[in-house]
Amino acid sequence: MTRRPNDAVTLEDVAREAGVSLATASRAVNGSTRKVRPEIRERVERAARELRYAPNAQAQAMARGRTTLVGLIVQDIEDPYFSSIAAGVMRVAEANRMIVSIASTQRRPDKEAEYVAALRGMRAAAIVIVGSRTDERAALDRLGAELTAFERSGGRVALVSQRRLPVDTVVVANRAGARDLAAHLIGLGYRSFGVLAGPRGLLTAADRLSGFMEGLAGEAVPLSPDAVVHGEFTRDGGHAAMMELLGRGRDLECVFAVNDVMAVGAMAALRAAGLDRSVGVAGFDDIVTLRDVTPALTTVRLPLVEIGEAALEMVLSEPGDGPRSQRVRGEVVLRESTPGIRPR
Amino acid sequence: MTRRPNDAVTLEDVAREAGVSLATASRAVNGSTRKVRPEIRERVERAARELRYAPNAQAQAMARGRTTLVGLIVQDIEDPYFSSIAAGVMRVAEANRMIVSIASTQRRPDKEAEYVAALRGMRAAAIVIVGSRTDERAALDRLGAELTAFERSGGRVALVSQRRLPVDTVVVANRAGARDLAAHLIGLGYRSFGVLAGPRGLLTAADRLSGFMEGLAGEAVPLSPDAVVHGEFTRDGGHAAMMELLGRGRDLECVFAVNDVMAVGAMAALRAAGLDRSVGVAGFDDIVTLRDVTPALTTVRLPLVEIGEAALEMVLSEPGDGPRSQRVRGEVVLRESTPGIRPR
DNA sequence: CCTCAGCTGGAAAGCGCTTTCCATACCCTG
DNA sequence: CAGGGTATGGAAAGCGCTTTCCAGCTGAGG
Repeated sequence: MTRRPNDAVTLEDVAREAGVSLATASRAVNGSTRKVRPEIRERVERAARELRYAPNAQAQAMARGRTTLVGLIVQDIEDPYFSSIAAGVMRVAEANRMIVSIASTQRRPDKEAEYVAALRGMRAAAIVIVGSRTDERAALDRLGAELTAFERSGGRVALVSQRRLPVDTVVVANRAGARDLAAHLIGLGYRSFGVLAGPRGLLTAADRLSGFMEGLAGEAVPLSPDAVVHGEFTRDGGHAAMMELLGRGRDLECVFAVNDVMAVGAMAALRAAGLDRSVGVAGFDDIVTLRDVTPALTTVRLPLVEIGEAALEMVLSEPGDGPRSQRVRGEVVLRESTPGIRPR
Repeated sequence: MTRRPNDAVTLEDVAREAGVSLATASRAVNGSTRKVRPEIRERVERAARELRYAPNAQAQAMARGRTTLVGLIVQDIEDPYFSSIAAGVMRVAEANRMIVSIASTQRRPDKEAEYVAALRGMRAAAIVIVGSRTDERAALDRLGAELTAFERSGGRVALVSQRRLPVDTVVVANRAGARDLAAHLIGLGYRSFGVLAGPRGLLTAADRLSGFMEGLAGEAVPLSPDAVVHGEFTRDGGHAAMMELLGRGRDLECVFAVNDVMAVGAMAALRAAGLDRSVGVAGFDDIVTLRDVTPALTTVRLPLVEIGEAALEMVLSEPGDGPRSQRVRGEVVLRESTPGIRPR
């Protein structure tokens, strides 16, 4: 066999080797409605095996007019929140024999539209975008336009976030979760709270903040604007925000960080200040790898893997008449980081 | 415009709209060595923009005979070890305007070959496999054969692991890291050790174990076979192994878990047994999200993101004469989980 | 004024498949 | 034994691009 290196085995090679036509080889090897005689099919399959034939997916995609590609857009794959959701998406993709292509926006909202355009070019069958969309108008509009173009060309889209664009969405009940959490914390006897909010403009963070405030208001517990500090959505952001809050010299019983990662940063800051046993800390998400921090973190558990699964399942199912949405609630998990305050 | 829904804008549409030929449109829009008059190029570009044209990547790939696809195979994207490496790979991919397609083997070694075959079909430009390859002979052989076929068809491959197959490899110095760690722990005064080893047959785990044993042997510190317990490479695996070890009633001063995640499980078990302050614990990897556990974990820091970057960079660079390898060392980080023992 | 080189636009081949559409062979019925 | 299905293999069109190759036009040089 005198194939140059650097060129792959093609179906034509297989056909020749098996002594049949290209059409027959295709039918035997890659399936079809048409039948091919068992004896011949066997011959073709053997040839394919011997040559280590792997069908050219690009060519198949072109000929069939569809791909098995799922695009997944996350903000940061290193963040356990996103990697858990990604795991869910990948699991469903695998079950459907689809391959997933993934992109990280590094929290730059303008990247989303760019990646959608790229995926549109790849003729992806579906796109899942998981992100706390910002409220940046221009980026959102551009994303919407790209998504429309993608859908017009036959693709399907699901978002994991707020209901911000007219496409299928898995809505995470951030607001309700935070509201529940507030109620539980009040039930533990806490009355004076601080909040480590995320970056301004990040909707997930904003929703959790406002949900928490609603929860407090519902029980007539006040929250001074001075007790709310914004910071990055990261461990260090939580640490910095906590320091800032401590610096304001407020009397704190409990701190709510809008995600677990920030909460961990806050706990570190409190520990350094020797306050880790006197100030309660609560987070949000229930990140798996963080379940063993001490004291164990009170939080709102989000079924992240399931969220990823739901998103891809929704997008692979029969389309509805209009955009659908599926709501996922979190569940408050009380742990040692909020031991509570004995009623006085 | 009477395009059916469900079919995308094609270059031909753009050409017609701009009143030029297909060839010219291609040259204007997707670049070429050939020049096209500025006035015409402008007209084509405008048409493309107005129609929201996105070139069909499959078609381009076919015509050009190459893709911009990088395949990444990991064991479990939810595991922070892998997601950090993935982040590194994705960063380099983005810088090179390549898109990455990712697959999780869920720690089933036979999946690796299967995914390589799929990526070969997609005519991926490069594949990065990061995994602690098992010593399962059959799976390894099959993987080797697939990789050879992939390289023969012009693809490039890099492994992150041990030097087990004749391809470019980023070798993580697990053995040396564990050896150093042992030396440091001995320096802290510890003399009686337990080891929570990973699953049998998992090479990464085996290397760390044997490196640690070498380190002890080098200082003439004995380690009874009875003090080594194998367990899953997970938090729960570490927990279970620790329980088992405690059950053996040995006199322990310090425990080495072969990765951080197991170490965290072990710490939980020790805490439950009331031994968390009397037995030292060390891990391996220095997982970012675990840097805030208390007591802070002594470990061997691995530059995970950089490892991912190095792997893709190696594979995108000019190929060497033969398989190359690049060695990455870890650095011992002593923290509070191993306070040490005062010399008696 | 003719020739030839140098530009640049267009026609068409080809990338590796799938899928009509034909053609042939076979089997059944009357 | 003729006529009409019914299988099943093969030829060829077509998917959306890139890239030769060809053709027409322009301007320079003799």
